[in-house]
Amino acid sequence: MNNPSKSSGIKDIANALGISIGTVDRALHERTGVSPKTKARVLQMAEKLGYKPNLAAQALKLNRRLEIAVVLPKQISHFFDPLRAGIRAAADATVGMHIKVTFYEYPRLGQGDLELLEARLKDKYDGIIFTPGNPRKLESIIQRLAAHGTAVLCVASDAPGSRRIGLVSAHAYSSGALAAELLSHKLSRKTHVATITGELTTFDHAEKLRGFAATLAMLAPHLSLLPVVESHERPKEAYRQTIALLHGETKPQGLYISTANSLPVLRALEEEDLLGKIQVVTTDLFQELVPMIETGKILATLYQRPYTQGKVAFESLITHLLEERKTSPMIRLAPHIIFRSNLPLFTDRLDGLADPGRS
Amino acid sequence: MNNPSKSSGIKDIANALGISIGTVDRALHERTGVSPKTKARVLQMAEKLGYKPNLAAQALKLNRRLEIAVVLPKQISHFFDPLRAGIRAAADATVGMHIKVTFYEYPRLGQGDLELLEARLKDKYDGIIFTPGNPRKLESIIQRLAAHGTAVLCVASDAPGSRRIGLVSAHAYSSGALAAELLSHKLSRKTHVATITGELTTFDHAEKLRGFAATLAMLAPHLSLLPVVESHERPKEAYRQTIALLHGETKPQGLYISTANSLPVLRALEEEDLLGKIQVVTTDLFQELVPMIETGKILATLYQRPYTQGKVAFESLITHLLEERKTSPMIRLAPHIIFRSNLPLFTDRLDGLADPGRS
DNA sequence: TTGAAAGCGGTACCAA
DNA sequence: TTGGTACCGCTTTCAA
Repeated sequence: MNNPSKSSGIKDIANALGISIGTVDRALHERTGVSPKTKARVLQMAEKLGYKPNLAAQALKLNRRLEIAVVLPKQISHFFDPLRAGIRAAADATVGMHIKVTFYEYPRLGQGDLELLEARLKDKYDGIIFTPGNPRKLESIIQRLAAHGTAVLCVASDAPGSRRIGLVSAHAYSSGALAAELLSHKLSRKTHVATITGELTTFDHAEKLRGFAATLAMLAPHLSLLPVVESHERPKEAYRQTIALLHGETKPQGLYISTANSLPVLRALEEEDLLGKIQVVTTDLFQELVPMIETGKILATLYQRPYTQGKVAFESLITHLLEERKTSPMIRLAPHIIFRSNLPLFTDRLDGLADPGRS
Repeated sequence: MNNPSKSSGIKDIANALGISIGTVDRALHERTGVSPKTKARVLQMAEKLGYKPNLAAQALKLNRRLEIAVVLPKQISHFFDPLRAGIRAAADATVGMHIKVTFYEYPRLGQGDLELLEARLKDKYDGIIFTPGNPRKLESIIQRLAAHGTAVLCVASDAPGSRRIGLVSAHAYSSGALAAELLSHKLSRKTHVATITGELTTFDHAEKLRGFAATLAMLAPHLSLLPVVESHERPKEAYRQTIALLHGETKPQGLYISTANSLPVLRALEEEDLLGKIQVVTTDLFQELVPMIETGKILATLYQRPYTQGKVAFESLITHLLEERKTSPMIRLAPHIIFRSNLPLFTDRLDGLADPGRS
């Protein structure tokens, strides 16, 4: 009988049927100019022989060239630098394809992203990776890019209802939910907790809050949530608002900082001599957080795996483009919970940009 | 000037130097039959033009065939089935290579692995992926396989000091450390904790215990550790020993089950009506654990990401073989901590074997 | 020591 | 509707 384990190529099919490889190719690829019955015979034989295209040959012949634009903010660099590094690593690892990746940068989410995206319209990119800070304001440009044939992939935060082809991010709702559960483990008595976020128009920030509030209500009804504080990703505002929060009449015993931009908040806590006294859950990981986790001043941080996000985003976008837009990735990574006991596992990737074991 | 962004191929170098592509190829690959000075000129020009080999063409021409053996136990299937699935997925995703993967199974760690490995000696595999249950007993066979030119990669547990070419596993020490820290969060008063492991001869099980004990001593000196219980991965023994433990004179208030084989232990706890009363940290995730995490009977489980381990192990082995054994992977994945609030992120992969977003 | 040429397995064009 | 064939970039063999 035929050996199904030994996969065969286009030539084997042609031989088995006594036809030419040209015809086989046409039949296999929905191309015009094949009679329905030869096509059927080819497809059947392909199935029988276990046809597997030689991707190397395919890549060699097609020699696809793709142009990808990456439009991401400079701030917060703790997050977006490794994200970019992940994209670069994935781009370097592609086989048999000429992919040109161009990076565009703007100051911060919501400041200059729209303009940079609009300028891409005329460049005819095959794909764009970007983070929708304020999805509402960007729906239109996504729409126009899509109309121009540019595949738009959201990373780090979603723009639901837009014409983006997919999403790669950390699971925001779960991040919020985890923060609530972690605080509930340490706060067993009736008290208040607070949360400081970046920008509630950003979808993933709102999702984190949803997860936080819902889980608090379910797992820890004794903890009541103070009104949310939005820092708008501005260090000074974050600091000022935190001070105001701490001077308010109801003092929180637990705090969830749902943006990577946590330093100003921590500085305020430090100055109020509250570090180590109230329970703090932060987001992401960077050098300055390390000693605070080690000493227990921070209970845990929720690591959104920016490097992996970048890597997966790039791979997903390429796959989408190569498979003729049949796939539309919706990938939400599980955030890593970093306590002091597993902190060493994550600190080595802080200085350089490498991530050997993609954990 | 030359455009460094547009990478060039072997032909460009040949043209620029007015020599043939054959010579360029020889110079580039340390092959014999090139005069030192043409070689130098080629190398210099390659550098100048930014030579990047077309991997698709290379793969097409070389058409490498590799034979890989995977030798893993049937038990514990919660762990090893997804591990195998990860290997399969990675194998299917390889481009331009004919890789034949053969799976061998034996009942459980330490029972039949040696024999199965010895039988591979005559098969001349390019590489073997396997889990060293008892490294001491397997050092010799690893040594002999290596001598035969077979690259041996350890997965899930290490065999340090052997001639294995590398390792892919969850970071065992950190798993133990995490378990200790999690228990310390919930147990603030002076009491006892216990741990149930599989087999202490297995390196990673011993590592988990080390991490657990060390972290307990550091972060929670008020918790004292009862003597370790070894289940030897046998359900009945695990059950019996747990009952004995619970009937001992000092009752533990916290329990760390460091093997995926936790069901018999949990059954014993259930029968003693201790579920939900003492703090339990388990290992890995499978269907039966889900409701216990949801209801808080289990505080958390430490997910060793078997699917990812398999995927990364296969990729690392292939890379090692293709790059002429220059790399030797030592990859320790960060385990995922699964609480009830992030449980939904992990449950979808329990039934099928797919793992779309490789989180 | 070097050059020329035959493929590897597909795709795409031209001729029949 | 089909068959035949040039070509993608690299490796390798055979001649020069």
